Order: sequence, then structure tokens, then C-alpha cells
Amino acid sequence: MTAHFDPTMVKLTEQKPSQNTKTPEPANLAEILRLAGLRPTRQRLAIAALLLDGRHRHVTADSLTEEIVAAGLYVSSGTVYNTLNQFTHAGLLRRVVIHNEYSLFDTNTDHHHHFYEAENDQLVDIPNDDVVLAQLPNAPAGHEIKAVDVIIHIRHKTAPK
Amino acid sequence: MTAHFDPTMVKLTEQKPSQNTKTPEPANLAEILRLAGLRPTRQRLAIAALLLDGRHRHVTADSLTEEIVAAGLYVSSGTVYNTLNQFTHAGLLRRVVIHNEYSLFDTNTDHHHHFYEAENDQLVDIPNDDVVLAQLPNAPAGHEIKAVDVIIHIRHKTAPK
DNA sequence: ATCCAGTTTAAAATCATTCTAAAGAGCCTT
DNA sequence: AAGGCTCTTTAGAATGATTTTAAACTGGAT
Repeated sequence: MTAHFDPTMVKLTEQKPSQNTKTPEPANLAEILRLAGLRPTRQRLAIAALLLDGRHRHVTADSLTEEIVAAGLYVSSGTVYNTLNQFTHAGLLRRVVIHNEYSLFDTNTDHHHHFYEAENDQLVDIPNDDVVLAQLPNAPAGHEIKAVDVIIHIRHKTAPK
Repeated sequence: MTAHFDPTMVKLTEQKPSQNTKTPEPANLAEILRLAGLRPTRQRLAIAALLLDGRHRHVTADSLTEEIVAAGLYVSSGTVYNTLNQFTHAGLLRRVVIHNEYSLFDTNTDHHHHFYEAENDQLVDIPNDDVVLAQLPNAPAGHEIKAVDVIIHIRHKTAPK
């Protein structure tokens, strides 16, 4: 199902400069990685070539591994995970978590939202009135909205590191 | 075309019309379970007594098991999970998923949100402008907002169940 | 080239959650 | 009260995405 993809063909020429205003336009992928504080290894370059070409899409560690194999390369699954996390930490990717594993069950069935502090794994209720969604999109054709979850990720103001 | 959501009246969920009885009357617990189509077993009654007393709090399967043990009872972990899911399905609890396990990595680092259809595990981008957060709460003291995730859970209009 | 901290690797470990099949319990009908 | 049928519970095994481990490897500064 995955289209064949030659990582050497990937250019950044048409990439939207909409990413990070503080990131200067990098000459190549290796430079992007260096700016992120990551050594441009064969594995990271392969993944960067696949993901940082300006296309907007969603991948899982698994689907990405398939693409890498389809490109005639190989990267161990541990490294795929590490790289994905490193790229995310560097702001090159965004992590979206959907459902699955490790849920909290809230005895408050009224609609409300949450602060989440990752450091201490703390979840705090937000009174419903404190979050006002002025506009929501229509659900895709044939669908209806079942629920809206707003999770506001927070962190300590003073950088702990 | 689907009716647009009412921007002012933020009524987001369409959960089952479950009443939020704040009165922890033990006699009512069995009735609550029956109304939810669940046999009032010893295990379910124990969990209901702990969770459906009107207090608003967050529990995990693990923390709940601890409470059960602390109350001098015993419920197997499989049943704790089953019961939590059944209560959630019945609208007596709400499931909140925070992070962990099974993430998607989004090559779009611009701020945007997502539709998520659980049935087919489909994730669809929502253009940023389609979700308007008119008001956000202040982060708790000493904290700052790192990110805001809005996940709109959708389902097919024709109830497949 | 050399060296070493940073990386990658395969395999094992983690861990919340789900599944399995066998035993047990609710509850409706006699 | 007993029978019986179904729904529930249970212990333990299975699942599956992710992380960790310890050893082998590599990029790049000296």
C-alpha cells in the first residue's frame, strides 16, 4: 500500500516556510539535524528525508518502518522510536495521542476539560466555563460529533533542566 | 449540509442522558446498575460505591484496585477493567486518555487539531481556523501552557450498534 | 588516522490492557 | 426451594506499542 519512495529525491525546495520562524532555512537535512542538536546519522537522515519534506501527514512508528523498508533501507525499531521522539522534542514533529492504554477514569461526567502536567503526571480539572470554544468545524460527511476533548499541556515556568 | 454548531451554547457531548445523582444511597446503586443494563453484582456494587458517590476525581484501574483492597474487598484486575469500561459505556464515568502508547506523529508542526473516528481509527486534520478557542484558563500558579490539543471524537450518524 | 561520546542494534523487559476458558453467581421460571 | 440458563468473575496467559539494556558501531573533532 505504501508507494515506493526514493529518499535521495526528497528536496526541501517547496517546503512551506511556515514551521518555525526562529529556524533559518536549512541548506539540507543534515543541517536541520545539526541545528536540532542531533548527529546526522544514516538512520536519522533516512527518516528526515521521509518526514521532513513538507508534506503534512500522520505516521506511526510502524508505518514509518514500512516506508523505510520500501525505500530499500533498514532502521531498527528502537531507533525509529528514538528518532521520532527526538524529532518531536526538537519541534520537527508533533505527537498526537489518540486513545489506548493508560487512561484515567473521571467520575465527573459533566463536560469539562483538563490541564495535564507531564512531569508529575498530574491531571487537573478545568471548569467547563473556563474553556470556551467559539467555533467548531462541521463533522465530516455522514458523521456527527461525539465528544470534544481539550487537553491543555502545561509545564513549570522555570525551566527545571 | 450539517447544522453548524451553536457557538454560544457550548454543548459538546451527546452522551447518554445519565442522571448525576449526588446522593450516595446504597439502595440506589443497584438500581443505577440495572438501569445501565448491568447486573448488580458484588464487584460492581463495590466499585459503584467508591466511584458514584458524587465526588469528582480521577482514578486508574490500578488506584481503584488499591481502594478496593483498602476497603477490605477483592475484585480481580480483569473485572476492574471490565467494570470501568462498562460504567464508561453507560455514561457513569468518562474516560480521559493522556499520553502513552500508540501515538501518531504528525509532520504538521503548525498548530492544528484533529477529528478522530474510533471505529476505523481514522485521524483527520482540522484546519486551525475551524477551531476557535475564545477563552482559555490561566495555567495553575507557576505553570505555563505548553500546548493545547483539541480532539473531536466523531462517529457515523447511523448508529452502527 | 585515532579516539570517544553519541548512536544503533537485537533482544529482553515493561506494563496497562485485553483475552481465554473454566468456575461461579444472579435471577427468572417452575 | 430447586433447576437452569445466562451473564460474570477469575487467574493466568496473551497482546502490543514502547522502552530499556548492554554491546557493537560511527561521526567528527583533535
